[in-house]
Amino acid sequence: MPELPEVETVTNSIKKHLKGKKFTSLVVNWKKTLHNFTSLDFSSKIKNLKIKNIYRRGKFIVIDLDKVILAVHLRMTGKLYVMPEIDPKQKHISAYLSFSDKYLLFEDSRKFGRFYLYESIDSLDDRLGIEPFSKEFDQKWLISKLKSKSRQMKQLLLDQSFVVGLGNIYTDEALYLSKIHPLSKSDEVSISKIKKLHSSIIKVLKESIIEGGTTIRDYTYDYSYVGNYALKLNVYGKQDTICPKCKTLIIKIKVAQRGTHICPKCQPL
DNA sequence: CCATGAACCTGGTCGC
DNA sequence: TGCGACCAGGTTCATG
Repeated sequence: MPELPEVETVTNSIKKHLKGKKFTSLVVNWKKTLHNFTSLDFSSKIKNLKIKNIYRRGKFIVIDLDKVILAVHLRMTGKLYVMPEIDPKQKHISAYLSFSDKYLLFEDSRKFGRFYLYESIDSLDDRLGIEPFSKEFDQKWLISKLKSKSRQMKQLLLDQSFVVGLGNIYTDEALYLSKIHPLSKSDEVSISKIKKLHSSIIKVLKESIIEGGTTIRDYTYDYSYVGNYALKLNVYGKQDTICPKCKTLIIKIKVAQRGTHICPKCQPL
């Protein structure tokens, strides 16, 4: 489900409930949800620790407990939200944590989502790339990185060890705005298009955050709110409709095993 | 170093 | 209505 704007929205929506609270119990319905720790570890390392902060790093939601961090990755269909009660009839609740008199639920129909326990954020930083809203992510950085390798543009933008936060939707949108074909080799893209790509990445992510993300099917935050950026998409899911710039039909192709949407005229190879 | 395909799962949609 | 094929906001691992 989620790319950077959706994860950012979910993070903010649970933050107000959780900051300063303590988790008192953990119930796990789908065992694999806990990727690198057990319920016993919860009792000894997480339980009753005060939640210091909650923030996003890449597509991870990070719950900072000072001594350790609990990181949540929603993968495709994960939803994380606070509810005053547990409904035992509700399906797909992979796990939930209790705090105060409320619950932090993790609902995940496809069961790909995971919880991670680490001693510090370094474990994530080690394998994640640059944050697109950081000052280090500037035109110069992007130009030199793209020129230093020869990768398919879409595959490279999806690579979380390169730049974090982009997924299938925002990669297609950013490449469209910068008129780059997703199969272009990174070292063959012109400087002017790379500059445009830099601003397009920031633009699509920022504008989507303002809209609360993009809901195609599963994604919600605070249990039931949907993101409205779907209304602003130019190419994602728009195959067989007309390009807003040149009136050519948008087509859907396969790149890096992902459905990929382009205007064949605006984004020539 | 780079690309591809499979695997992990469930549910929705489309065509026959 | 039913059934099979295919698709889905992600990541990781094995294989050329």
